[in-house]
Amino acid sequence: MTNLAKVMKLLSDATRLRVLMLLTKRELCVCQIMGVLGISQPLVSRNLHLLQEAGFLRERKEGKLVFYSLKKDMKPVNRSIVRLLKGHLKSDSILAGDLKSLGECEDFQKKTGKCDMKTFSDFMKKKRRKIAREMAGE
Amino acid sequence: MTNLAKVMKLLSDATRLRVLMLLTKRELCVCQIMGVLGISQPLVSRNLHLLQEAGFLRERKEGKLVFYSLKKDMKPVNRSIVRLLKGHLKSDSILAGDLKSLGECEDFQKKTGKCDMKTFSDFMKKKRRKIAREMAGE
DNA sequence: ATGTCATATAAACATCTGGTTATATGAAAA
DNA sequence: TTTTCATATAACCAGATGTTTATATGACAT
Repeated sequence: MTNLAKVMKLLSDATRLRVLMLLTKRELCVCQIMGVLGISQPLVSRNLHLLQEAGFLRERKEGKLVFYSLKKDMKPVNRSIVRLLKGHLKSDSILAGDLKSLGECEDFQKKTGKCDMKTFSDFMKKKRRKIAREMAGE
Repeated sequence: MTNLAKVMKLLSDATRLRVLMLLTKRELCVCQIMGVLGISQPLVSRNLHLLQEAGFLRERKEGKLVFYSLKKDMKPVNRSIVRLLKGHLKSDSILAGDLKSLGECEDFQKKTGKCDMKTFSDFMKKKRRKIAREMAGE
């Protein structure tokens, strides 16, 4: 398979794309991504691993938590694709919604200061529903 | 699935990508693509159909032949992705090789003036081998 | 009309891949 | 040390996807 096709394939999965686009905004740990996107932990972990392996992400461990962020020195191809995707992000309702959810996540963290999985995912579940309603209404 | 992921998915298949990149250079009919890439006719047809359906290509019939080319008024997303891929084309050995083969295809057509399938695919088979050897040697 | 050639479509098959469930690792807290 | 919490890895399964083979369409030539 061609190099380009491999990169495209990696970013052609909706979940992976959502994860990457979130990390476009700021550094996040696994549980934050789970909460914001409302998907299972193994799924998040695996996709993060794939994205990192392909040179899109870097990893930073802090106690139990593992934070992921965009790699600073990406390969040219990767860099330009990320830029492109980021550019068309607003026109994608799902991805745009995810970013709104990410905003709510920040609120939560200011209050609790930590990454309490149970409370956090319940909190986010409500938030996501609210955002979905809002966006359907518009 | 997100809009963006759908586009990425479409272009994440190696065959489809190769077809699209060829059409980046000039208008081609189905049998020319078959010859240059060395793949079966139904496979070419189906991928052309998918690319067209997604708004990347336009179709022009001329007798028995059907010519495909890049659509002039593509959606912004499509346009920018094609531009990006085209930009990173040289760094992909397979895609670069395809373009060389495309050059040989032009030679052939000048001589015959038509699209004789049997002779053409034999002709191209040899050419592709030659190009493969050249590129391996470099 | 019949046959040939270029293309399209359908059916069938094998492979790949995303998601879940279950389990392992490894760090902090008790 | 034992327990708890965050993350990683493995095994598994269901559904999607690419390719081939076979057949249909439709235009031109004979």
